Amino acid sequence: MSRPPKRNEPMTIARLAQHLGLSEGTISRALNNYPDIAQKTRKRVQEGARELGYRPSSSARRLARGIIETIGFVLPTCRTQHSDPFLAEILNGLATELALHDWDLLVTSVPDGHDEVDVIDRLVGSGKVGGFVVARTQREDARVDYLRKSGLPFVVQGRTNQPDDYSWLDIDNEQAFIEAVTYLRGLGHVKIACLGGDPTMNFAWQRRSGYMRAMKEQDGHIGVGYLIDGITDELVAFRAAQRLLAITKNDRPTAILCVTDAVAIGAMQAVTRAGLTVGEDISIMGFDGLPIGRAVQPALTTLQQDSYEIGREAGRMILDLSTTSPSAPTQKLWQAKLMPRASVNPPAGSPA
Amino acid sequence: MSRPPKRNEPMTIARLAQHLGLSEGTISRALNNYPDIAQKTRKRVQEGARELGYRPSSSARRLARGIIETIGFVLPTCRTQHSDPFLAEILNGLATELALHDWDLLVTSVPDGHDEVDVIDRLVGSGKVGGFVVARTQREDARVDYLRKSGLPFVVQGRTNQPDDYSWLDIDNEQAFIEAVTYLRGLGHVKIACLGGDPTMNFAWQRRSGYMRAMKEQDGHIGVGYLIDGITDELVAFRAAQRLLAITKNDRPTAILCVTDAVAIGAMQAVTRAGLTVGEDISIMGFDGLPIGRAVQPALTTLQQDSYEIGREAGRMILDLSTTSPSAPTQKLWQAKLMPRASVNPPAGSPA
DNA sequence: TTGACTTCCGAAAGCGCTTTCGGTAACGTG
DNA sequence: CACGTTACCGAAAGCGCTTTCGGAAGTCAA
Repeated sequence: MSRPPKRNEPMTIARLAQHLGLSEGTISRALNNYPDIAQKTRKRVQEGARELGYRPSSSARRLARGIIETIGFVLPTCRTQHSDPFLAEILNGLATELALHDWDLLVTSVPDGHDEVDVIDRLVGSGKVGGFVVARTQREDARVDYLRKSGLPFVVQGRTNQPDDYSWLDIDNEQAFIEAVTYLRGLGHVKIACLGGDPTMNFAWQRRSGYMRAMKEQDGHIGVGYLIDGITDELVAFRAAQRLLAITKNDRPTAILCVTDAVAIGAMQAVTRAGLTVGEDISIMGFDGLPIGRAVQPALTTLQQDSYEIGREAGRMILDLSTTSPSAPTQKLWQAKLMPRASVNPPAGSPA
Repeated sequence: MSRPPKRNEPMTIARLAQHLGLSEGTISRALNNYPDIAQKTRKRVQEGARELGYRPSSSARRLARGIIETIGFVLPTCRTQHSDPFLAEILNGLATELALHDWDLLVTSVPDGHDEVDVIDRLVGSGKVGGFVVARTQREDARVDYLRKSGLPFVVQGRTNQPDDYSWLDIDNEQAFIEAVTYLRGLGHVKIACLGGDPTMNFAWQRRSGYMRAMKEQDGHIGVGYLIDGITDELVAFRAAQRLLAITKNDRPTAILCVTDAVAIGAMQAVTRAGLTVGEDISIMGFDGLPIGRAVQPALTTLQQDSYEIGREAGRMILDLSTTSPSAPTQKLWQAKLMPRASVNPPAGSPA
């Protein structure tokens, strides 16, 4: 007595069962590849499902199975600054990897006046997410502390200052800046300045310490005022670079290492504005590999990281963590790639 | 006989009920502000819930109530180009607005080889989302077509070429470019070129048509090769601008209108590279209001839009749509704000 | 004190799916 | 032909919550 499907009634497993003259249990097992279903029946069910457009309700499924298959991602509270393009790419990669495995990505932000950890806690508490990915990690990060205690699987893009007992994926920022200094030193630069970011953000701290370590080890000269922290956007960078340029000619740095490409571009403008030429009078390096770096004049030498791939990998890691039984944390350190371009050259007055 | 709460057992309504010596129904009604619960009881329940850390399972809740309270957002398939900062900001605003109302935002991307509409369809079919927000709208957009048929509430950031029967929120791109031309004409520019974007994207098409309309109405001169479409990033912009500069001196445009700030910056570099001065020899305008526009030299005149607010408003709209019974579509057109800066001046040789 | 209301809470039936358990029919073997 | 076996499917009990319904107290007036 299978009546034709009514369009307006929602398509449930019960209706499909009735339509096929089978029990709900059989339908469910057939669709979920249980071994105790005859091939013929399985086929019939699959076709019936496709025909009637049956799709199991994810709420019901989650409730019955007690699984979540949703990963949470909290957009950093950076209402002050425009969100960095880096984040968008990570999100893209993460979403892609999860989508490929039919997992969901729940994105939330932290409204002004709300607490980041509270937001996470609510998501976890109500069972909306079964795992977490954290980005823009600070040296001391309350989110990571919370997640460590929670027992929930989570992956951190970046690291805190005590990164031993959880899974993370980070760019080797320190090594990258060491490499940058090495590169500049190799070209003959001695007086190398650094426009650093917000040192509470670990990536900025790491780059900064790479700079300092390499400068010490390689006999670079860190003059007074060479190291400026807290540079977070182009405009601030512009002004900071002007301060560097105001240093008397003899002490003025011949190269500036910038915590991000955005900062580097701000610095380049300041140099140009001062009537100097980037890549001749002063060399400038950035970090990120933004496309705009190839369009500016001169093209920006930078340390490139593939944020999309970082997102993908973070996705793989959290999927692993969520599907396998708890194991030792996996930690991955990726190397940034030095992209020599025209904004860096040997210092003026050195032998070609 | 209320035993102390075991930490490892999950906190369900049943346990809370038992702990308080009440029935599950009472707990539920108390927590959901039903009127038929004594104040005293309600208080007791609320406190008990807080104490034991009870948080209703969202799956169970959804299943029982048949509601979703989750909005879907599909990241555009733009693996080719780096995702624009605009999108990230919209997402941020959207997430914030939804979070404030305890709604969730499910973000997904479209992996290579998958179909955008399929991705949406699966989300809808499995009941994972109860509404949709669409961004980066094309003139003919399969997603919008699908959603129109689906009956699901949805909000489009942007418009298609046939935008009558659904809710959207858009910047008045045409008007903005008309204003831009008017501004340039007012300064004395006649030969105005335009670096347009991908015309299948409606925002680019709209800006382009604003340019053409205003140029016609205000007796601007669109020389041969003045209008170049398909400029999507800085590098392509750089090359396109070089072609404009290659035009013989007499026919060369004195101003270039760019579809985005990124494009404008690419164009600026080309001008500088050619030994000309932006804002003197050639004026350049962008669109977006990116922070970098204020750091470049000279500062970029642009049409500013507040993407974060756009995201917020889209959030409000989809919430409205989802909570009220179906009504006439609401459509909002916001104006971009002209930000005069140093990259635009009267053409060289004109009276100051 | 009784009846008619209120007020407040418990019982129970779902929501749509999964999964265990058991039973029937078909199969093979001696 | 009787006896295990195996293959396959149905019945039913949940998962954790919501919501309707009805009933037991409590309230008030007569």
